[in-house]
Amino acid sequence: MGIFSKTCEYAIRSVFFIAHRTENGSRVGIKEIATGISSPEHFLAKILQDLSKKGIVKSVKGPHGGFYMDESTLQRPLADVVEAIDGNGLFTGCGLGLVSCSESKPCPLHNEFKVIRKNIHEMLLKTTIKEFNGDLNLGVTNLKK
Amino acid sequence: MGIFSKTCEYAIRSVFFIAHRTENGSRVGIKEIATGISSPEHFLAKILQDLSKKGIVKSVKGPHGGFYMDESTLQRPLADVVEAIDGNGLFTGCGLGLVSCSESKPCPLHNEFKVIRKNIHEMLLKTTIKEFNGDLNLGVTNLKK
DNA sequence: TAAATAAAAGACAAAAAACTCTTTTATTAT
DNA sequence: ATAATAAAAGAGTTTTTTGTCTTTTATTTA
Repeated sequence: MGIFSKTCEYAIRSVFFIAHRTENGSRVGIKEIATGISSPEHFLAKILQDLSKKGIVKSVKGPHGGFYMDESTLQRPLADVVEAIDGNGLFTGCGLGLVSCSESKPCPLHNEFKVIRKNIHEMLLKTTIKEFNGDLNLGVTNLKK
Repeated sequence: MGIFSKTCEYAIRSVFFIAHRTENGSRVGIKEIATGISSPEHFLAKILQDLSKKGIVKSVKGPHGGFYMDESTLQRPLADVVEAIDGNGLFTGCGLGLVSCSESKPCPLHNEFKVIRKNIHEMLLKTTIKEFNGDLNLGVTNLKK
C-alpha cells in the first residue's frame, strides 16, 4: 500500500505529464500520456474523464484534440488532485480507521497522526501542479515506472 | 484509503488492546479482543496467527488460554507491527508508485516524500506498544469503531 | 458533408483485499 | 483418560480495486 491509491498515483503523474507536455499551448493525446507515465491506457482514460468532469484537466475530441490544462488550473495545489480522486480521508481520517475518532474520543495515536496528516496536507497544499515542469523539461525527474 | 491497510489497522488496535488488557499477566481471548476493537472475529484471528508467527504476540490454546505479550515485546516500537503486516513500503516506497524511483532517477515529489516518510517512520519508531496502556486504562483513549 | 480522429462512455474481467465459516490441533481441568 | 476449551489452519465468499475491450459521441479537416 502506498499513501495514495493506484488511481491517484496515475492521476498525479498524468497531470504532471500534461502540464509539462502542453506548456507551449498544445494538447496531448491519451496514448502519449499513458506511455509517458507507464499506465494502462484505458484505465487512465477513465481517470482523466473523472478529472475532466471535476475541472482539473480540459479535453477536446477529434483531430488534434487531446488533453491540456488552463493557466489557473496549473497553479492549483496538488492537494486538489488528490482530493478529487482519493477524497479528503488522507487529511482528515483516523490513522487506525476509527470513524468515531475525535478530540473528545481519540484513538491512542490521535495526536501523532494529527502531525503526520498536517505535514502531508501542507506539503500538498504548497506544491502547485506546474512547479515540476522545469525539472521534467531538464530530464532531471521521471514519471515512468 | 488510509495510511495503513485495514489488516494493519486491526493489528495495531489488537496489540494495543492485548497490551492493555493483559498488563496484570493474564491472557485475553480472541472474542474479547474482537469485541474490544470492533473487528471481525475470524479475520482478526488470521491476523493474530500471523503476528504470533512473527513473534509480536504469544498465544496458548485450551482453557484459560488466549493471547498475551512478553515484556520485551511490549517495549518494541509500533513500527515493528506495521512492518510485520504492511511491509516497509510505507517507509521506503515512492509516493507516486514508481518502482525505479531513486536519488539518481527521482520522481518529481521525491524530496517532499522523503520528509513525509521520515516523519511517519520516526513517529512509529519512537512509540512503543505499551506506552498507550495508561490512557487506555483511564478510558481517555478508544479502540472501538 | 463525409471521413478521419480522438475522447467519452459502457460493459466486462482479473486481481487483491476484506471477511466468513468449518474443521483440526493443542492444552487444561476434571 | 476424557471432555471442554480456545487457538490454528483450511477453504471458501464478497467486495473493492485495478485493468481491458468495445461502442458511441463530438470535433475537425479535407
